[in-house]
Amino acid sequence: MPQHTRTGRPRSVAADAAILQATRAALVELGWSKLTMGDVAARAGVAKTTLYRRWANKNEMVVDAVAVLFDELELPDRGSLLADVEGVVLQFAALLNRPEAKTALMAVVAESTRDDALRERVRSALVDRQKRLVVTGRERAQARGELPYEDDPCEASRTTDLIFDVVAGAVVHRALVSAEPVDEEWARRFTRLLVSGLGSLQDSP
Amino acid sequence: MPQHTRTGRPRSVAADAAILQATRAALVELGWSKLTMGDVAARAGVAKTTLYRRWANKNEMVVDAVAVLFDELELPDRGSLLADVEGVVLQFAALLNRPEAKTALMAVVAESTRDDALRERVRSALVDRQKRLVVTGRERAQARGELPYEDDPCEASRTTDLIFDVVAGAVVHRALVSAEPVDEEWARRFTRLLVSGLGSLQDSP
Amino acid sequence: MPQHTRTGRPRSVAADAAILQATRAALVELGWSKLTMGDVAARAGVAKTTLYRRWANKNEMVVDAVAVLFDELELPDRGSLLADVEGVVLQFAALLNRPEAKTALMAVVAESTRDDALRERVRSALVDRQKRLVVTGRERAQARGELPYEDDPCEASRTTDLIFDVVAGAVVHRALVSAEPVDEEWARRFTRLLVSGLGSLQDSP
Amino acid sequence: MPQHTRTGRPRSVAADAAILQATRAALVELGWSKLTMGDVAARAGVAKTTLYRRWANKNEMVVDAVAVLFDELELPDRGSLLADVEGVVLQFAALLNRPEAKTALMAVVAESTRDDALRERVRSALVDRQKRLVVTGRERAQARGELPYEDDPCEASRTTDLIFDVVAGAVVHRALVSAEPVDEEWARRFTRLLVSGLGSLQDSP
DNA sequence: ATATAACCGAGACGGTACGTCATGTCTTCGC
DNA sequence: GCGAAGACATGACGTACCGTCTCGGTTATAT
Repeated sequence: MPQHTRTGRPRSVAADAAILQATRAALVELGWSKLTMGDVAARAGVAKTTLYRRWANKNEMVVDAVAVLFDELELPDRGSLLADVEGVVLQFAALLNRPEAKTALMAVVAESTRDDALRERVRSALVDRQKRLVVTGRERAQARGELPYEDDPCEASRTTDLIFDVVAGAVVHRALVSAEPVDEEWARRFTRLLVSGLGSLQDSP
Repeated sequence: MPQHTRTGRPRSVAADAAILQATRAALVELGWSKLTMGDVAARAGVAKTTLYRRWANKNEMVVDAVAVLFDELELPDRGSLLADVEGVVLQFAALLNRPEAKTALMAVVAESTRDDALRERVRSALVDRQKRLVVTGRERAQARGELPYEDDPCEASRTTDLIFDVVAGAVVHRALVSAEPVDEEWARRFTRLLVSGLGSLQDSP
Repeated sequence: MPQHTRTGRPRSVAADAAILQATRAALVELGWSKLTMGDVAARAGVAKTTLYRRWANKNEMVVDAVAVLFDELELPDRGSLLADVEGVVLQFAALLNRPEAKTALMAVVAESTRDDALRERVRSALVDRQKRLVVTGRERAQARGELPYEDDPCEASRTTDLIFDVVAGAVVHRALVSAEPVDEEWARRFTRLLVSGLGSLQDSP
Repeated sequence: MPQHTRTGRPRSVAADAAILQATRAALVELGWSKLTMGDVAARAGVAKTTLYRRWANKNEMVVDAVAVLFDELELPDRGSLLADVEGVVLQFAALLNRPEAKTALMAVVAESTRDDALRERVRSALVDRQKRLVVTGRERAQARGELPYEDDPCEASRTTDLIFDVVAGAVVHRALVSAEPVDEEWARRFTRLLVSGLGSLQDSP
């Protein structure tokens, strides 16, 4: 790495962490629209300038602050496609129950409908991170023989995308739009619907 | 009786219409976060106070302005469950393609995670309006023999809710989060997945 | 005279009284600049329209409400010019001590520097009412032989005006600008200065 | 020392000057009651917040803007008490003829009857500044032998106050309440009255 | 008796200004 | 030479009054 240890910047790393930490705390307390840069700076014990030196605006900062939450999502092998899907649904639901995620996720999506740079950031920070889980789960199910291998890579990608939108969409919609709990019963019900749908899909052309 | 023979000058119905109209126009041009009350008032040829006399804040106003868009959603009988679902998916996708809906829907949901009054308004103005379609479609499929009748009303309601979250969630997620087009091919693919899932669901206990 | 007994419902005299009464009460509590038409209307148990049917604007209404206070000013004969002046000074001071007068008088004068209609109203409602006292006092002093008769009516008027401005000006300035009490001692001191000035005036050419 | 070595960007002195200048200009054109903070800010090429950072409200700002006008008042030695008084009367009258002073003076006095902080500001910015002239003039007359020395300092102060209220009060009342011109003739007439009053005052007990 | 006309209350209307707040940029000084 | 502190221009916020304008209804005189 060319990183040639410039004169006196031990602060930088600490500041980054403090800012993102403060951003999440502010999100929990205030929600997206009441969160202000000045308040985050004050919580982080940092000047407003320091925030703007790192992110171009509020949106980008909040996306980064929230993105790390999605790193927690994992796909432990529970032995069957059904169990794997149910597990990831409940994990995702638990994440959406945390107020910093709940508030920020929709707000950032809303903003991204108008802001191309933000949309790109959302894609790489949130979407790709989650889609990876679908890919893994599918490969595992194929290895178990629960799902057929797909020869056409384009077709495979389309199916992955579809599954991703169905799973993530249903959970988000239930949690945030319908505002009903994503509990174990709902997860079981949804998983049965999805997996049986996937199972009988291959028969039709 | 709810009426109370109001005294004083009655509110102008023309103003109501002009404001909601102006709100939608502003949404298209500016998006949610750039939309201002003053601008909407100016477009509507109305004083800002006239807005605040009717709605407590921007959010409530925008929900009402957007709600009427959902009145367009219909469920014409296309002869089969598959065709009905595909039809409603495409209709909903077309709605989400309209910039005033796209921008406003997510923003309003984001706000509603923090604001109980707003959540209630979203439920009655958006959620219930859409869920009605699911109920209709299901009854029609049952009449056709494509789906079994459900005796337990509580169970029926849960299934309705599940279908609603899966359909609406998947379409919204595809359109706004993944930011990919909801075209005929995707609709067909998704519909097949859902309908076959529903079909094979009744076999499992 | 054109008094053709107008048709239609006559204006409520009770409302007139209630409004002026309410205006004075509001002046005491709120002061001129915080007094609002809506508040006065509410206090009087009357609609705002009823106010505007009688006065063109806030200023005119307040002048009328305050004017009656000046009707209380009298000039009882105390036997000497000195005693008469001292009496009227203390009377005027007592009037300016009442919060509705104190607040309103200066405010209305301030407004009248920009508003010709208001200036005219101030002149007839306040200035002329007070100047009358000076005229009376002077005639009485002339009858007593304390002051010489003035042949030139123009000259007489100028002297009246001068005395009026000196007396009213000094009292108002002491009470409102210097914000010091106009007590008996000050009144005696001021009266001696004025009367001895008037006495020795006739000697100089 | 009261200083506390302030950190951060210092306030712009250019802005201070521009604001007070703009305030006086706005007073001339619009008068007190039509003057708005937004307009003053725009004239000064400054943001509204910059005004509110310096003054708590319109009143305080206008007092400061007007106060400097009173710095112009001087008391050149014209050789006699009579001439000195007449000079200061005409100077003061000229000041009151300027529209920014005329309008603001009474308005600010009116407000100060309700606002203690404002009253204090008026006293230090306007009253004390003018009273200084009376003190100077009196000392000069005593040196000339036109007025007796006063041993009791308390008595001296009372006489100073009295003269101040009579002079300032009469001029203000003539100019603003009676709304008549304070011309040379009036000044001569008033001065004769005052000076002869002062002269014959010492004879009475 | 009934019309006509001006009044009344209530309250919505188009405006204007308020004073506050957040944004993102820019100085200044201290470490 | 970076960074905290904080002033800056901008511009929206939501509120408060202004003075006007419907409303439905009331109370007078004039027919």
